[in-house]
Amino acid sequence: MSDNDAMTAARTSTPQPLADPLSGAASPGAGMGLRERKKLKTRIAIRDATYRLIRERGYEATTVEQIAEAAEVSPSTVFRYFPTKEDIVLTDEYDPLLEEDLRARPADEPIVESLRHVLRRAVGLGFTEEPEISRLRTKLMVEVPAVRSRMLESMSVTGHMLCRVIADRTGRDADDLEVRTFSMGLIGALTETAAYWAEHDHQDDLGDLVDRTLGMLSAGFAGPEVASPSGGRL
Amino acid sequence: MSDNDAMTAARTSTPQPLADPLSGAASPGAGMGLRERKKLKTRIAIRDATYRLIRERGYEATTVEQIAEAAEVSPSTVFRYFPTKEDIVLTDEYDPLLEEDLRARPADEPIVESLRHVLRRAVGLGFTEEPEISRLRTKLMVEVPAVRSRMLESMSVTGHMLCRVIADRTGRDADDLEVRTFSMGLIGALTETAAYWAEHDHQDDLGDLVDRTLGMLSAGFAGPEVASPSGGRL
DNA sequence: CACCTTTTGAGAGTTACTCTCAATTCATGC
DNA sequence: GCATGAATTGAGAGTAACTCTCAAAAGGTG
Repeated sequence: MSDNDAMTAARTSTPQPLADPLSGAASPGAGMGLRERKKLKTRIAIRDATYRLIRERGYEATTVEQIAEAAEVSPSTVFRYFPTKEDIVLTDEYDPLLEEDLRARPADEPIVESLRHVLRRAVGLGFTEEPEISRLRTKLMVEVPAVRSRMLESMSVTGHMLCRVIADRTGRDADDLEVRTFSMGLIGALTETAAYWAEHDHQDDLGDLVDRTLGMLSAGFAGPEVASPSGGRL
Repeated sequence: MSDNDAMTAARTSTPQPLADPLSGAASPGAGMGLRERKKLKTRIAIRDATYRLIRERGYEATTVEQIAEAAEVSPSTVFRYFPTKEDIVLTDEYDPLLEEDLRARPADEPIVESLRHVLRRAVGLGFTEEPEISRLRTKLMVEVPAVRSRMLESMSVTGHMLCRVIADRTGRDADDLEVRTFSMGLIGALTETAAYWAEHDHQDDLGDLVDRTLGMLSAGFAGPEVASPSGGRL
């Protein structure tokens, strides 16, 4: 979860070959047939049009019809590519990358530590490639109820990914209560980190915030007290 | 969060005096004027009608119009009482009770420990008072995307409550990054516990599951390993 | 270039939700 | 009791996000 990453791609009708998760990137899907390339272009066109319109007139004021018109497709097509309006904003294809990075870390490293490294990179990546998008997304996630709601779906998808990784590492079942709650606890904390970042107008460095969050978690939920003014433990 | 408790009551137009959070309970709002009493009765009628219809024909197949008819009010009135259809299902008034219980615990007790005690009681309470409701709710939360989505709103409200309690205990600010992520981490894990419970057909004892979750959390996120087949740490 | 499959657009329909306004219902002072 | 004012309700019209169906268009293949 670079920030609100993760996605509901799972619910998207066509689970795109994802190839290149970043819209603005160079060659949109080189190699595959014309059909595939066109689909990718349409997808990107819809996403870009959406972000542009939302920036111009706000989320609620932007209708799917307008998005369709701006992207030069029919409204039906928009819904074929994204099951809901919120998904146009929230969907991305970072999860597989994240999973890959995570699995590349040494298996005996504590998962929180692995996450720290992986997210550090993801955050940096998101910034160089799509500097505006992360900000707009987190902002919408904080300000627009409908988007925030849909976030849980994203969290859930990323959470399941985490469960699988942890399960493979530890030999436990991915459906273990402990594995699941641990994962969702992490995702919840990280999502809140993104929300905090947005609420404070993106003034802090997201990487630092993530570090602090993970540091707090490994210092321990109710374990040794975290430095606090009153010395009280959490 | 007895299970998916917590609520979006905050977004409800009229923040009811909540008096008696349980619909089936004895005297619906004794003491207050006729107006207030009628409002409470309407609220309960809508909620009960909704649960009945959903049980009979499922969530999606139940329209707000049908709910209105069954509750003998107009559709407009339904929306006046509950901002969204999902809220009819998710809204409850447990949060204030939870907060009260939480504040009644000794301030030097680790918060996870306090939660264990408080939730133990809440779970028991939810069972004796509304045995069916908790099950239906968690089931819907797992099965109906729209309801699950709305959950994040609930989680957020409960999370803020937790933040305030922790802030008061520790002298920190309720908006501290650490306080917030810690809280949402907890809520995320607990919500997942409820989901787990529902997905396994409510066969386990929810209180036990909550105990396991909290035990895992205080044993430590990446701290000493949790007993696991391979001995790997989380 | 013909054949088959996939993708698209057009259009009609459903439903959750919003807004406005007039009618009703409760609360209050006399 | 009853008149006056405030809160609550219902009716109705309107919007916008979806869903479904079907025919047209475009891509892939022999």
